[in-house]
Amino acid sequence: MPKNSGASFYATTPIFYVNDAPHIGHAYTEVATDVLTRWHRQRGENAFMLTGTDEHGEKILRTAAANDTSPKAWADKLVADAWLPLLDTIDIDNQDFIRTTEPRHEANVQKFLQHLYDTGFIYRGEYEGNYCVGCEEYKTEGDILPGEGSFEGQDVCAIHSKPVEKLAETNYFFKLSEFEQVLLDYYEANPTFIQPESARNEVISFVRRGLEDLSISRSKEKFDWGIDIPWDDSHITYVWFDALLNYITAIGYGSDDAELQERFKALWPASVQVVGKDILRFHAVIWPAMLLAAGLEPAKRVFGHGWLLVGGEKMSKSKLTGIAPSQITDTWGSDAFRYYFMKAISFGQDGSFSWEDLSARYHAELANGFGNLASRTIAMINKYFDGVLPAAGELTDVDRGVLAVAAKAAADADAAIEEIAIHDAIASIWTLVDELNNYITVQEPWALAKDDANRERLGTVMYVIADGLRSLAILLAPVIPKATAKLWAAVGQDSLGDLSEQSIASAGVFGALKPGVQIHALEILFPRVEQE
RNA sequence: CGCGGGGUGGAGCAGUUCGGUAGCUCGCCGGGCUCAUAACCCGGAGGUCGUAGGUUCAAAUCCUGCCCCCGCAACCA
Repeated sequence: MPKNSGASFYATTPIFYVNDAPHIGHAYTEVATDVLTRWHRQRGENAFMLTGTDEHGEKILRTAAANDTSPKAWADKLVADAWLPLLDTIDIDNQDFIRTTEPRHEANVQKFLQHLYDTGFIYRGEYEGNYCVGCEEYKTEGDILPGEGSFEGQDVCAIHSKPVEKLAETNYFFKLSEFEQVLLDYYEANPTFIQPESARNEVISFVRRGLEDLSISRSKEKFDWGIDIPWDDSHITYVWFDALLNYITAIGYGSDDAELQERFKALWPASVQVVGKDILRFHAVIWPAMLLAAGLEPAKRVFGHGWLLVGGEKMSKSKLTGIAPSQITDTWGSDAFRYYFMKAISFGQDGSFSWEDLSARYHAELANGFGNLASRTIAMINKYFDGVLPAAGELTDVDRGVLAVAAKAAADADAAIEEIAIHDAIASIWTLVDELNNYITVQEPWALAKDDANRERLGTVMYVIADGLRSLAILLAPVIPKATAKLWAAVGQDSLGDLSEQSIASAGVFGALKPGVQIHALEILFPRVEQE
């Protein structure tokens, strides 16, 4: 990485529920988090990205049984067959992958629980709920309908249409209700804790309506696939409580190992926790309350991004609108996937996905805009200078205009990333793509090449463009790592060494490329895709 | 009166915090150029900014009512 700035950056994604089938919604969260992390690393920070899998719970126990295997073996298979391959499919550079069935997680979840129990934040109580015998689970209000016919006047399960029973069981509860005002004060004191603004407003109004204590255990009589409650082996931990703790167990919370303790100190509180807006409440209400109860700081930011809409509706398995990421990457590649979702959707808002839009942006922006710029530039250096980068002579005002655009693009993009506005960052970078294409048209290198008297001017023009490509490679590396690596090998490697060593700050400063180095051939970065 | 998001040229979006020429990408039409991935550059057509009213010299932007679309409604991850 570029010279270490000493700062740490820690970003997390939600952990995947292993039973799900990977779709572009999961991939979207991963890519966004990866782009942020890569950007911070390129800035010279010690950047760490965590993702992983959530493997406990009744559903997993059931599907494992249905597949004639143990829950752990079932989870192993899903992680190996579905989730680790997903990260590869979309080119995620995560530093760790935690599974909630790992000893480092389970042992330290128990430490956390014991601590809260000892300090009085967890107590034994009675949970009463509407239990459906058919579903073998408690139903929430939304799953209950007013009965009809012979069940008139009773509540019935929406799935089985049979009356639910009022059942009570002994559970352990977390005193979430005590944190109502604490959280509101925290949101007030830390206005950027929940982002975007709309998400923050929603959470605040939700907490204002009041918080109830949270049941955090389940009796083993119902099912026993989970982490044992340390002081009562007849109960296991409720999956959400278990799952949320992955963000700290993965980086060393509770560990006796000195190195891991150091890591925890360096990385927590997390810089940003990226989540879908559906699970924002868990991350912006319950999770910070848990941490505050344990005497730990909440993350610096929780960012709730929007949904991907397909055909104007929320993507869903039941409506068959779920799309596997590989359906896109098989044809378009991982860079196109990453670029498309990061650029086309304002991060935080819902966004529409369509194949037409993907194709249009791929061709117009990646192939025609950026890929072709690289292609024509290198072709001209080959043609006019036998592939050797010429030196720049005296700069004109127009040349300086290009440098100004590059400097502004780098600065604006960096500022946008700070605000977690990934789409804005890319748009800022693209002003340089457009500027360079425009510059070529105006300068007409092919016309200069016709007269040897213009030799120096031609060299200057080509150098300005090539150095612009250097800037673009650095700035776009976090978004389209594969294409920028190829471009770097062609124009930057011989002058400056590895792309990963180039800082974001250097991208905005003109003149780093060394005149006289060989520029190498470049394969087409984004080949056109024929319409099927 | 449950909560929230949204309704801006054909499509997808930005702009609404701190009112003052309605912007971007794609598509369409016309022109230029030829280094390049039939790519690049310039110009143009196209919008009563959901609707009704209010405040104001001035509203997409502030206030009120209404209509429509979408998501959520916590111990189902």
